Amino acid sequence: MSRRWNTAAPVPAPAALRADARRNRALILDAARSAFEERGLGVPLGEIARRAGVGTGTVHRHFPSKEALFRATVVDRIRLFTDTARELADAPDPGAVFFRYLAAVVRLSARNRALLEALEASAEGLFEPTPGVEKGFQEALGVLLTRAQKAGAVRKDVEVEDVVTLLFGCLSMERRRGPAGAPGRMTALMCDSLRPGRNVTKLPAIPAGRDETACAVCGEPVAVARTGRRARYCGGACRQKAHRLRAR
Amino acid sequence: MSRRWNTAAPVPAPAALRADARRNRALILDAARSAFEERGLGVPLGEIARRAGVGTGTVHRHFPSKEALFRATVVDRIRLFTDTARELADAPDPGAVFFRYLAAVVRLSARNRALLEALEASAEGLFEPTPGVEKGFQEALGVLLTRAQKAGAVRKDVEVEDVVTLLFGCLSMERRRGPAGAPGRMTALMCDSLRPGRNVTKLPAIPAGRDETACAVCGEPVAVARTGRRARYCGGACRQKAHRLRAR
DNA sequence: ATAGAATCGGAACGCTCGGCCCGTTTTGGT
DNA sequence: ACCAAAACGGGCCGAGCGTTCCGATTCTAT
Repeated sequence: MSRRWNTAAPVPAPAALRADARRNRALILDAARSAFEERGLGVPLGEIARRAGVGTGTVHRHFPSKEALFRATVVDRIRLFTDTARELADAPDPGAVFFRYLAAVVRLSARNRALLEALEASAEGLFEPTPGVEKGFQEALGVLLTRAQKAGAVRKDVEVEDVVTLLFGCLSMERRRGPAGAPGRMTALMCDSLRPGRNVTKLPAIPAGRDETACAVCGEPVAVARTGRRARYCGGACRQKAHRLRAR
Repeated sequence: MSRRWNTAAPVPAPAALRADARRNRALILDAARSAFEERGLGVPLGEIARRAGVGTGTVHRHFPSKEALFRATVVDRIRLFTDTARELADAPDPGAVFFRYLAAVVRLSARNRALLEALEASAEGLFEPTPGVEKGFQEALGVLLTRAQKAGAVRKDVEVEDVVTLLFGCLSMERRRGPAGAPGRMTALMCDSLRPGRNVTKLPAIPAGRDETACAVCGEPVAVARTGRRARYCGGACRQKAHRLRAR
């Protein structure tokens, strides 16, 4: 099945491999996937080699570095979610489709520590999955979101970026809760925050010109001076509290 | 101020230290806190020593291990939040207090990588902040939650454990978004999920006897056989999709 | 001021792990 | 069956880090 992603991956030539090389490559990829999913990037390459039944040298012949191997397993999984989203792009009942899709992605990733770590690192700019992979996912998800919004099932003031971040948050939360404690509970809660209705708050706007900011303690809006101050507080009480916090 | 937590910490005697030792201890704790908050547990002890202007040997004289030092900084921060929650326990307008408290905790922790890592590790049982510290926080938070629920500001079907997990999720999300992109936006969204109203879903129950489970793909409920099966699907389509996913 | 003890600093140690090298083994075309 | 090329595997190296150790230094009681 699809090994097509290889062509875009940094790994050189997927064609014309000797039979044993092809077999070992698959074994390595397989072992790496499960090892990374269980224990994250921290798992030693030696263990992956051992699980795959090969030597560490063989691993390095197929993948120039540990990161390349890690990236391959993660990209693979994201592509899968993207494909699923595209398949659902014209399914009936956009609202239900959207929420079920979110729940499914979380459920299928909740045990995947590698994906979580990749998303964390990607946010900090330390790790870039093959260019376009994340963008492709966002686009496919965006289609589902827009349809759900047009159908009135999702509040209009959320953007794709919010949903991606929310997915990330659900992943973190479900993982924290572990397989025992009510799987899907946090995700269901999160989905409620996306529904339109009378109990919704005005969300803090995404960047834009800033003439006001939020009080660093209580969160109330405060007009910000042009003087490049760092933190603003809404009054004496909050400022005192901030000092107390800073005093450690 | 309060160095009281030391008495319970694994670090031996806080009393009768020589003047230079007392000074260095404070310098180390201070450097460790900022270093851990910026870069997490991954920061080398050598850098902490350098920032504090002492040698690595001195660090180890005051704290038996890197983990002990890490724990000290984290526990300190959690205690602070606990204290704040206790102070708010009889403030007027329980609903507003509750939501503002959540937002404040997230805002003050969003840059704190150490806290996030400690919470992750604690969930996996790899790290136990001084016994009672987490429990104390949960109790104090529970008071605020119960009051807000009684005031009708928070839906009745969430429990303290949910709120703690939600806090953790908000921390992850706000951190992912970085200081640039709309701070507090994800937290505001999550708070909406806690509000009562007509657009709330029935949440998956916390553990309990399990005679049914959720379809591993679409999430619909399925009666589970007594045969200790691993995963259950709601029908042929979902089972096929699961196989496709498993086939990598 | 002085002596003795407490503390300091950083060199040294041991361990883990990613990456590389090269003698050995396997493969597949002839 | 044979052989050249491809692939294998694990020993080896170096880097990074936590921890330990001990001679040098600083403090404080007298």
